[in-house]
Amino acid sequence: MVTIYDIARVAGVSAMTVSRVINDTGRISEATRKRVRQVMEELQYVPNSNARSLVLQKTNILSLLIADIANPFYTTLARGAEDAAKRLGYRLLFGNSDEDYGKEKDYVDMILSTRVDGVLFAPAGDGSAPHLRLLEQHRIPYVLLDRDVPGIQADRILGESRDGARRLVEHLIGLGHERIALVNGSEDVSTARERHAGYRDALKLNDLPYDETLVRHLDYSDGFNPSDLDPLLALSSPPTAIFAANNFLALGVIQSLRERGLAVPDDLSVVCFDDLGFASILSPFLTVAAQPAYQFGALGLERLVDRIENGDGSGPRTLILPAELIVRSSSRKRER
Amino acid sequence: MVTIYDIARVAGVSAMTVSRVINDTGRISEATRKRVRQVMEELQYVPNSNARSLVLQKTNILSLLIADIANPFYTTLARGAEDAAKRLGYRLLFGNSDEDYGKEKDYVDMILSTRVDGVLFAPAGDGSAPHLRLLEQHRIPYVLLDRDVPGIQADRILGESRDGARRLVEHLIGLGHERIALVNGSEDVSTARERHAGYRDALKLNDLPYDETLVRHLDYSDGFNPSDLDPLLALSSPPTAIFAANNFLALGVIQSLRERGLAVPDDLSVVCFDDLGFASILSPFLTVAAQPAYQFGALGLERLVDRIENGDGSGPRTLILPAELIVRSSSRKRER
DNA sequence: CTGTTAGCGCCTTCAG
DNA sequence: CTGAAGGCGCTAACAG
Repeated sequence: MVTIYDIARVAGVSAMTVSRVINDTGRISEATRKRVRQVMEELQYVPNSNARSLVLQKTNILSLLIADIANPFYTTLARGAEDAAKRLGYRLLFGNSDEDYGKEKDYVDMILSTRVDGVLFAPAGDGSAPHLRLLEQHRIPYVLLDRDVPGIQADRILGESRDGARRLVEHLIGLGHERIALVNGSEDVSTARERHAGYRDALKLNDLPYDETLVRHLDYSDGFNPSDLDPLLALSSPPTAIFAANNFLALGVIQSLRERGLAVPDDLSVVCFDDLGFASILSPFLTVAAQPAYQFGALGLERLVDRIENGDGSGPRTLILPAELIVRSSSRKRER
Repeated sequence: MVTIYDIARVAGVSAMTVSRVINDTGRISEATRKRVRQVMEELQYVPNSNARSLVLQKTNILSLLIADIANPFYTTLARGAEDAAKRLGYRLLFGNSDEDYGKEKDYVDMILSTRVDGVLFAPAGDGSAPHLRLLEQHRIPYVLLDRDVPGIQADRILGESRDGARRLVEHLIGLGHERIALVNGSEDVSTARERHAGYRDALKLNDLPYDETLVRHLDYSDGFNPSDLDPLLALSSPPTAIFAANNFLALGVIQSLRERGLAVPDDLSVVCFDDLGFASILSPFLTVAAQPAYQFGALGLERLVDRIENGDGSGPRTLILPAELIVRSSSRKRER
């Protein structure tokens, strides 16, 4: 491996001078600068960022921890984070917690030992709190993405879950639906709670009763189980519409309905939170509350870098990004 | 930051002993081991992997460079790579070249200065050759994924592009189609050339003429341009079926046809290479040659780690992963 | 079983 | 404008 000493020797200067040329610090005569540059070129010198990080106590690496890399919401978010990181001169170390606290903990340990400069953290859920405290103890700045964690004070980029859910459900109500089911994930996650609340808001605003039997909380960590829908469909007065609280649940719902010979939207309307990437382009089908996923990543990363480079003058800041209601063909007027 | 010296002092031993406890090397008495462990716990010690990398000349970081993070093929591949990396004790540094040689070069520079132990490289195209040579000059092992690069000797995990394409086109021929268009990307990419060849194979095997006017090469680096299809549709004898050489092109083709009021498969059949992730679940529509994307990542990473840890005893090895023809509703019998 | 010495590649500090 | 010395946190090699 070629080091600054190699190029110093060849260029007939000291290593320090080479270092100065590399970092553009101190005053160097144009002649030696040029000579050093040339030798670096010839020897194909590449700085060793480990050595540099060790002395500077700064790695220029940020970590992005997401919950599901198969989900277009998170991949779009990752794209936004990655573009911003590149623009701001940071590299991105990437982790996928798979909605699993155990895996998440493993990544946090990696993050600590890598000495990354900061973390973009899309937490698995409320149980992520200890992991965040670990980061705090080690003075690693982080920004929470998409999901809030109770008891944690930190910068965060959140979506309009409650209001977006309310609008989706009011859209269904406007189509004449009165028996609307909510298929939700675990309420261990802030967005699930918020969307549940938005669902209730919509019912209340329209003088519809809240019926617990229409609400399902599913643990879909190892896939969606079609039979989870049975209690809803077996109701004496079954729903005419389903609000799936995220895109993954919507996929499960639609597949399950299909298996049971039920057509969307002919037999039931279905709407969901989050758009579906490629799927929505190929067949613009699902009515959704779409979130600006790219912005979650890009703005989150910018905030993080700001925090790292300019300190925490202002205390935790929260940014709420709007959700957009996109009406497509999976929802339609209720047959009377 | 707490270092091994801190814990050595508190535990009343030397730093070396602490190091031995951490790495489970050398013989240490159970008593001191226990004491050291406890102090590490109390002080919340986390090893500094930079310092360790510096002396060991090994980072335990691998880099994954993909061409498009929005594409389900690559995200599924990334998932496979990530799972395997975790299993084998490596971290993954992540990069997205966006099919752009300039961005790719930037990432290669980053990779060099990070001193990663190896690279999983899905090249943008033939023009990636200089970047690969750079890796070679710096003795960084890499495995090529999905795309081959002429003149490069390296381990690679490739798909069955030629034969998969042949089967897709023969499927169309079996449905009675004789005027079959190929919508391809730049032939600067090996998979594009292979799929083109497979297309010709199918025609020849079935005694159909190869008609250049039915073949389009599109540069879709800044999105798919609907008017690119016009030359095909304006033909005096237009195609009754289109083979899109990848999933992204298929999206463009289908959107463009839709804009022009043409229905799939009623007016034209469409088939493509690569599956579409969420989209195929939501609406099982496109007939595709699906590749085992997860395996590309997982097997590629395993090969890479094998190379890193066991040297290159055997010379470059190539693994060909099969493509599976999945017939869905976007292709149907030609109307006579 | 445990400690000492030296050095990984680079940069900060202080002298020239 | 340039150089010498020392240290970032850790471990290999050698002593004891």
